[in-house]
Amino acid sequence: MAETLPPQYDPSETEGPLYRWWWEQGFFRADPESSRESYTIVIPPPNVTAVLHMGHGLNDTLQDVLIRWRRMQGYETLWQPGTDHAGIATQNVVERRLANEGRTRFDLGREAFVDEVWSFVRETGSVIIDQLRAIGCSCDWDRTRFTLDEGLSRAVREVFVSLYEKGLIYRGNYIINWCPRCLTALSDEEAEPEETAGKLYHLRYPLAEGTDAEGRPYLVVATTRPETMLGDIAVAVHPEDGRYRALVGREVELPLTGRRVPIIADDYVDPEFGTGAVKITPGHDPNDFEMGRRHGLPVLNVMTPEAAMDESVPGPFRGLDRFEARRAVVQALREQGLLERVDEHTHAVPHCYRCDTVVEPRVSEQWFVRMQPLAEPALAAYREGRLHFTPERFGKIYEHWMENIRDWCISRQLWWGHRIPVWYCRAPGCGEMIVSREDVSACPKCGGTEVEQDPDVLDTWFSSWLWPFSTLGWPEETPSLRKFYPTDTLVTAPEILFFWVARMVMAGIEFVGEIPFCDVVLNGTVRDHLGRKMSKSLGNGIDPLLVVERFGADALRYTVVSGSAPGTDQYLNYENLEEAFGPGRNFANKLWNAGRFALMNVGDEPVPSLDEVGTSIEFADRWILSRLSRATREITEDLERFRLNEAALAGYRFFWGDLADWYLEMVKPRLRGEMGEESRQAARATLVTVLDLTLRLLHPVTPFITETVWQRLPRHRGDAPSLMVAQWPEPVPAWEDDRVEEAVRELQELIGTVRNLRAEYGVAPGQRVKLRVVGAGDETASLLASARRTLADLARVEDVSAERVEGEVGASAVLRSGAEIFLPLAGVIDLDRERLRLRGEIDRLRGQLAGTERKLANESFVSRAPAEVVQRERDKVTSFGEQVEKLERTLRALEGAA
RNA sequence: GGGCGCUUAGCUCAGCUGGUCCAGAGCACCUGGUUUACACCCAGGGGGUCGGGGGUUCGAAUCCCUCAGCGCCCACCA
Repeated sequence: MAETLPPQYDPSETEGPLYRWWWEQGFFRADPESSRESYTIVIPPPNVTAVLHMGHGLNDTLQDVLIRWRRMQGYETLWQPGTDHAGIATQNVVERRLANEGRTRFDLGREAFVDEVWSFVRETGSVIIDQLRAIGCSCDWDRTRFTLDEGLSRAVREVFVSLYEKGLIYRGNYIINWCPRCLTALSDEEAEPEETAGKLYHLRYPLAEGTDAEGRPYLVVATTRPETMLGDIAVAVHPEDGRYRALVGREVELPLTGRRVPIIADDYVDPEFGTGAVKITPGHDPNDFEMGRRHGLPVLNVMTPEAAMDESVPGPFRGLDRFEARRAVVQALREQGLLERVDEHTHAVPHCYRCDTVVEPRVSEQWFVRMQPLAEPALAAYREGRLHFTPERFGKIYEHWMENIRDWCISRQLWWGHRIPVWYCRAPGCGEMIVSREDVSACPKCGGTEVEQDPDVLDTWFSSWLWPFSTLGWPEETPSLRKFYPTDTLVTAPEILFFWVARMVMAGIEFVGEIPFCDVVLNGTVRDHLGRKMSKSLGNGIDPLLVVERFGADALRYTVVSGSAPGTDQYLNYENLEEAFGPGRNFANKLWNAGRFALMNVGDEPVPSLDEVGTSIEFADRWILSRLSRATREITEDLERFRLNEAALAGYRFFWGDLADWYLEMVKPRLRGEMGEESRQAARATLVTVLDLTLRLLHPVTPFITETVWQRLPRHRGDAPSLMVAQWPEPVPAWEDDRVEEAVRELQELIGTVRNLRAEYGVAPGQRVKLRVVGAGDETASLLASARRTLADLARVEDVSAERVEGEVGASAVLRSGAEIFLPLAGVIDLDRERLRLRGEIDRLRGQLAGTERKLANESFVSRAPAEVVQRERDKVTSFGEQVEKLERTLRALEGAA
C-alpha cells in the first residue's frame, strides 16, 4: 500500500475532493449554540463581479490561516463570507457592456437598467466565491451574504433612519466632489489626489475704478483652473497684506463676463503664494465655497453635470467642455492683454477612484452623515487600547483621520445600490419629506398619494460599514449576533482603512454598542518584480487559479504567507512563476515524502505511544521532541502576534531543517531493526508522534498536503476525523532539553566538518574514513560513543578513536569546543595524485595572481581603466591570495608536516 | 508642506525586548552525488564594510542624530 504512493505529490488530484469532503463534513460551519468560545473573522467582501487576484490570494489566505489555527485550538470559529454590490464599480461595468452595444443606461431606464445589473450579477457574480474555495478558504458558505440582500438592506434602512432621527444625517447644498463621467457625487475618500504637471495662469482683473498703489489699473490673480473664472464671485487677499490693503472693499471688473465682483480680505489667503490675490469661485472650489459662506457671498455654478460650461456663462463659452473652456478662456484673455504669464506648476489633482476622471468640485444637494459624534467613541476605543493595529503604526493613521474627520457625503446619483429611504410628497402645497423604514405610498401629512422616493442611492460603503453585524442578522437579536459579535480579527489592506475599517468601528459602537473587532491586521500589497501594483490593465497580474493548477493551493498559500511580513508589500515576478512558487511546491512535496518515508518504514504493526515506550527513547528522540516543543511555542507565539510569515518560516525550518534533514536520517537504521527491537519501537513511537504534531503545526498554512499525509498516518492521537479539527499542539516543557540540543549541535558541527574535509580533499563519496578526535571533553566523548552509527551513516565515518598515530598523513580541523578532529587519508585517497593536483592548482593560481599584479603595476591601466574594473582586479588579488594560502595549508597537511 | 516606512548576499526578503537564530533563508551560481522518502532531492562551496557619516554602550544590522535614495499616507496653498 505504502509502496504504491508515487514519489511526487500531485495536488491537482487531491485538493478538490479533499475540499469537498471538508465541506460535507461540516467543518466550516459555525454553530451559534455551541458552548465553546467563539473566534470570528468577517471577510472583506470582494466586489460581486470581481475575479480572484493575488491580493485576494494573500488577504484571504491570511484569514484562513488564523481561522484554521483557532479552530484547532477549540474555538467555535466563524469565517463570515460574502460579496459587496460595489455601487459605482459594478454600475460602470454594466454601463460599459451596454456601451459596446451602443446603448446607455438612459436608453433602458432606471428599472430595466437595475434588472440588467441584477442579471449580470447573478450570471457572473460570486465567481470569486468559487475561486476562494480553490485556495482552501474555510468559510461558512451557508452564511454567504451580499450587501444588497434583503437582510442587509433592512440594516441599511434602519441605520439611515435612526441616524436621521438622531440628527446625524442631514441634507443640504454643499460643495462635493463630482465625477463628471460617473455623474455622481463622491466622498472625500473617493477623490484621490494625483500629482499632476499643470500650469499656474496669472490673470489680470481690471479694477472697476482707479489704480492700485503702484498705479496699475488691474489686479493679478493666479489660478490653475482659469475656466472657473467665469464663476468668480470675488477676489480675496490677506488682510495684513500691505500691497492690497487699499483695494479691499473695492471691485474688479471680471473679464469676459462684465460682472463686477468685490475684493475681500480673508486670513485663508497665503500672501506668499502666487500673487497673493485669489479669485473666489464658491461653485467650483471647496475652499472658495467655505470662504464664500464666511462672507455671505452667493454661489455661482457654471457647469453642467458633465462639466461643460452651462447657460450662465457668456455665449462663446457655452457648451464647451471644461478643458476646452480653459483653452478658450486663456485665449480670450490673451487677446485682451489680460494674461500676464503662465508658470509650470505641479499640484495634486483629485481623480475619481473608480474611473480616474478629474473630479470637478460642484455645489449640489446631497445627503451627509455628521461624523464627529460617531468618531469620538471610535477614537476612544483606540486610545484606550481596546482596538489594536498590526503593524502598530497604522493606529496613528487611524487616529489622525478620526481627529480630523469630515462629514460623509453618502448620496450617489447612481441607480445601482440601496435607494435612499426618503420620500417627498408632491401634492401641491404640501412638500412633506418622509424618512421611513418602510416603503411609503401615501403622505402622512396630507394623505396624498403622489409621493416620490428620493432618486439617489447610498454610497456603497454605507452598507459595508455595517458588515460585521448586518451579516449576523442585525437589527434582529439573532443567536449568531449574540454568539459571534463582536468579531475578533479583521484582516485587510491599508487602502481601505478609512473607507471601511474606521467606519466599521464607528458603526459597531453606534449601533451595536461594541467595537466590531479588537485586532486589525493590515496586509501589504502584492506587486510585480518592478514594484508595480498588480493590475488587470497593466497585464502584470498573476492568476491565482493558474498557480493552483500548476503548483497547488498549498504552494500558493505558503508563498504568500511566508513572503509577506505584516504591512509589507510582496514582490512576485509574473514572468517567472517557478521562481516564485517552486519553493512552496517543493515544501509540499517534501512533506509528502516524509509521510511516504514513515509509511514505508514504520510497518503495519500497531505503533506504541511515547508513554508505552517510556525510557527506551533515545538521544535522537529526545532531541527531536525538544526541538518540536520549541517550534510549537515559537509558531504559536508568532500566530498570536500575527507574524504569520514567521510562523510559516519557523514551521518550514523545523520540518525540513531538523525533522527531515537530521531526525529521519538518524532514525533509519533503527526503523530497519538494526539496533534492536526496543530501539525500533522507540523510534516508531517518536517518529509517528512527531510527524503527527508537526503536521498539525503546518496545517493552517498548507492544509491540503498536511491533511493528506495525516490521514494516512498509522495512528492519530484522539479520534479527530480530520486534521482540521485535530487539537492544536501545546509546547511540552518536559521535552525541552538544552543539553541534548547542545550535544546535537556539536554532532552536527562534527559531521559538517568531516563532510567539509572530505569534499576539500576529494575523498570519494562512498569511501569510508577513519576519524580521530583529540582533546575531546567527557561530553564530546560520550556523544561520539552514542552517535557512532549516525556518524557512519551521515559522514561515512568508521573507526572513531581518540588516538592520534604519530606521523600519520591526513586532514584536520578544530571544532568550537576545542576538540581537534583528524582524518587519516593514507590509503583513502591517492596521496601522490592529490599532492600533484594541489601543486598544479597552486601554480595555476600563482600564475593568475602574478598576471593580475602585473596588470595593477601598470600605471596606465590603473589610471585609465574604470575604477570598478581596477577594483575588481584588486579583489582578485586578495581572493587568489586567500585561495593559494588555503591550498598550501592543505598541501602541507598532506605532506605530513604535522 | 506635514507624518510614516524602507535601504542586509546577484535577486526576493527574515532578523521580534541591543549580547548563540548577530551576519541568516529561499532562489540563482559553482563542485560532487545510484546512500531504495524525496533530483520538486542530498552533500559541499563562493558571495555581504547589514545605504553613507556621527553618537550612546562593555557590546549596535538592532537605540539616538544626520545625510542620501526609494516608497506610502495626510494636507485648502489658489
